Amino acid sequence: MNEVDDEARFLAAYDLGAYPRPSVAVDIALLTVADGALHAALVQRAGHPQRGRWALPGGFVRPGESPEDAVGRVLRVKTGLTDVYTAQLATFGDPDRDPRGWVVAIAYYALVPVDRLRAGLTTADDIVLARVLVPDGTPLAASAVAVAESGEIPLAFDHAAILGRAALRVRGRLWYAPIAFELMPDEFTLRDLQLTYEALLGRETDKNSFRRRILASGLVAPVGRRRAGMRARPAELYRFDRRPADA
Amino acid sequence: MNEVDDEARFLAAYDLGAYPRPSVAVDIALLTVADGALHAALVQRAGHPQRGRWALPGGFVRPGESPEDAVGRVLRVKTGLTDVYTAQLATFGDPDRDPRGWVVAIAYYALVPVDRLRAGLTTADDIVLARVLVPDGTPLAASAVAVAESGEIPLAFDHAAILGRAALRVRGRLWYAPIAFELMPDEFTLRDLQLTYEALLGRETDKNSFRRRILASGLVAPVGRRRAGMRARPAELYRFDRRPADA
DNA sequence: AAAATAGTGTCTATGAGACACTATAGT
DNA sequence: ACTATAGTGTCTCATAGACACTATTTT
Repeated sequence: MNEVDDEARFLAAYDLGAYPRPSVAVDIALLTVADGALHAALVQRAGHPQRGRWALPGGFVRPGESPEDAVGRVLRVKTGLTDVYTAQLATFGDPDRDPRGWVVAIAYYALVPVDRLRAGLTTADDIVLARVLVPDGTPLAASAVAVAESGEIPLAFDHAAILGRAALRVRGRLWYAPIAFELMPDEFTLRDLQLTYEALLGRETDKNSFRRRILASGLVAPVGRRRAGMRARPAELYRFDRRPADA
Repeated sequence: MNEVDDEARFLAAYDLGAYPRPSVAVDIALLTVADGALHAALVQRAGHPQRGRWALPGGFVRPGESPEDAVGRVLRVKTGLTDVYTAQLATFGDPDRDPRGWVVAIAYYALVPVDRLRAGLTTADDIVLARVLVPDGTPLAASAVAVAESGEIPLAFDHAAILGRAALRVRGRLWYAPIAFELMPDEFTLRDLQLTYEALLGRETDKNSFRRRILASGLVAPVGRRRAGMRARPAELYRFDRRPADA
């Protein structure tokens, strides 16, 4: 009997189910920049547990589905969005993190321009855009605070920690990966882009320095038009140039 | 009836088990630097599936256990090591990644000085230290290649991809987090440290530049002794200074 | 003395912050 | 003409690579 048949027979008889298994969910820090500040989409929990509290959009991963698939499904169902930039953040598996029982959450962050996000949110009213305050002087494992007009919003489960980690991750990757462009409309001015960077970084940056870096990166290409109608000199419009900067 | 009682009653009756759940495992890229090169600990699979192939040490997460707990347990059982630096890498949840069925793997990387690792491996002989080749010019999702004296070692499941990601993660964090010290003995020379950096980076660095950076970082403190017995001028010994560089 | 390794001096290139300056639109 | 915003010139400072040099030990 050869090894391949042997393995095939083994697999047919194999039963993973002998051991207890956790539920696996995805939770998504769906981020955008609005009014010059970082915001996250939050859904109000309709049922128990933690009814009435606000949570990151999420859901259980279904059989035959990859976690990335689940993220796409959750975003589509809860916000109507497709083709959103998403990246894995971290996995939270503390056995006590969810009062319903053993739930391992794979956390993702997603970035989408405000306008697209707002368009999706008009349909559902159990979902809001809340401003995210990242406590500064943040080392690691810093919890974010979500704020709406009504004041601070209490988050469910460990979602404040996830949100904080997501904000810090985005901040840390900002200069190394072209993720800020995921938050921009198709055409934007360098000033717009700088405001997005500043919102994500939580601090101001020098104008000239910023322009040099962006233009030198080659990630941006002028469209050849300018944005008029403002009350001063019109700014050149740019678009994100996805080309991998070929040699 | 108040909200708290309501929620308590709900939780008592709640059954997560209505939905199918995956098994959740941890896989550990246990890394060290030996002979001036990155190495990983690999265990030979005793049973099916993929019997005879080499895999990262790993195991299923048990009920009541956090993934970090599971990592600690696996390291203790398979290598005898405790107090090892570990950090989460990423979670791999593709439904087809394991032929046994639906297994979500939370991948970690762990760093340990060679001497400690070798001491642990002497007890078990189904575990080896294999050199890790990270294909250069690596963008992302680069698979590593494990090499032993006998030549290239075929890895089980998606472990080559995990190992590649781990190597790149360590490389990327090297200058931003004091992780290289996790690979050093208690006392070391700056030359030793530089060789470790070079092994992880996969390239040489300038001696003077390296010394300036390390000494300026304040992460290192001279012990006040030197290492003699070499065939030239003895080098000053340093130790890792974990103090958070107080103001 | 020669070899080998530890450790330093110093030049240059690069890149980012600071900030004053010029340019061009609307009113 | 005035104001507001876009865009540039240029100085300084910090950091890292290059590389030659000095220092100290073993043989």
